[in-house]
Amino acid sequence: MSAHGPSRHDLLTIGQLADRSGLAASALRYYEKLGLIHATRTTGNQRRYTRGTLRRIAFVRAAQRVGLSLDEAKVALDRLPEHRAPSGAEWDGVAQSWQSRIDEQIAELERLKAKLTGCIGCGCLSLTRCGLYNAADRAGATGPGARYLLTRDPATGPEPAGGDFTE
Amino acid sequence: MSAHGPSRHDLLTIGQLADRSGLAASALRYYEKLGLIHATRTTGNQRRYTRGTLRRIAFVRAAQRVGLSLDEAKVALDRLPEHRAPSGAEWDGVAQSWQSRIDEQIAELERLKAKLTGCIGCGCLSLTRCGLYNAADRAGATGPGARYLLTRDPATGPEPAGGDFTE
DNA sequence: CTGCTACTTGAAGTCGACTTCAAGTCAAGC
DNA sequence: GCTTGACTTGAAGTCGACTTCAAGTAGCAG
Repeated sequence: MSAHGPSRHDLLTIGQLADRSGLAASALRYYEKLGLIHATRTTGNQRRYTRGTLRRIAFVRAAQRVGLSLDEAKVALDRLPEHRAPSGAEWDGVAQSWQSRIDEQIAELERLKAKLTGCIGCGCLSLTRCGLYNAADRAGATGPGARYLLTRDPATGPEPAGGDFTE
Repeated sequence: MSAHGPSRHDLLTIGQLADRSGLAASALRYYEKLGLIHATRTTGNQRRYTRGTLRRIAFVRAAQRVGLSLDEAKVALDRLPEHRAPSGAEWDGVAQSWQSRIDEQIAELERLKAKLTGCIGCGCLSLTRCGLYNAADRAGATGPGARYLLTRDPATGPEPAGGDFTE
């Protein structure tokens, strides 16, 4: 065989991909079911992955870190070229939206940190003034089923504040 | 009645607490089942919460933000006085451990951000050098059931790196 | 060809954090 | 005293992200 396509050396079994990605094989199958990654099959029906799949997985894991669900990750992933590495411009869009997400999360953590430090500073003795004391107020109740921890959408609504130490 | 204890004005119904905390009443009952908050009962068996409960809830929500589970939050909460606001020293311990968690999370996000910016900078054209391209490698497989997204324990193991853009 | 491990499938189970439901009880305004 | 809306319970359901299981097949070393 003298083809230039992915030779058997470039193709990874699910076990190899699992080892290299740090995900369980079952997780990889699950990702495939969701359409996050794709595999070719051997004549015997076993999955074979190209190396590029590692890139896709890295992308997905990074997306999770910035608070995206796998479905959301898929949307972002689908806008990138399937078989080629993304171009600078293509990256730019995705990366920029992540930047803001990351910045937002960092900012939120900084706020929390500041509140906490302030709380230590004041010794939490002046209860009526301490942030934590009357903290939980004024929540925007994102409705039933809402879980705000890390899934806040920057473009949706005026900030839940359920645990934000405002007021 | 001339007692100085919490008068009926200081006691909140579950609905009021839900409104003020931004949590659903069902969530508050769930928290109570977990021992995160407590309620007294009216003669008719309805829950009444003291204002301090808002503080406990704020604490729990903050704990969730820094990546703690409700069970972990309970552990931290149980080390604080139940009916009084915590003293400076008491806060100090909790707050400090949170500080490091927060700092850690911020650091991780900064790392991700840096990788992302680097990726934009290089235009992702030199595939063999791009962080994302061969990113997913070298994962420490935290074992079955492991989900590392935000639940990493600083004191446990040498960093998963499943989605970390190292190597 | 044998033997072994890695692979295949779909269905079901798990975990955390809640929500929903049904059927009934309480509190309060008129 | 009646009505209305907020409250009570336990059990079951949901959601995302996987894992586990059982029974069978592939790939490869020797």
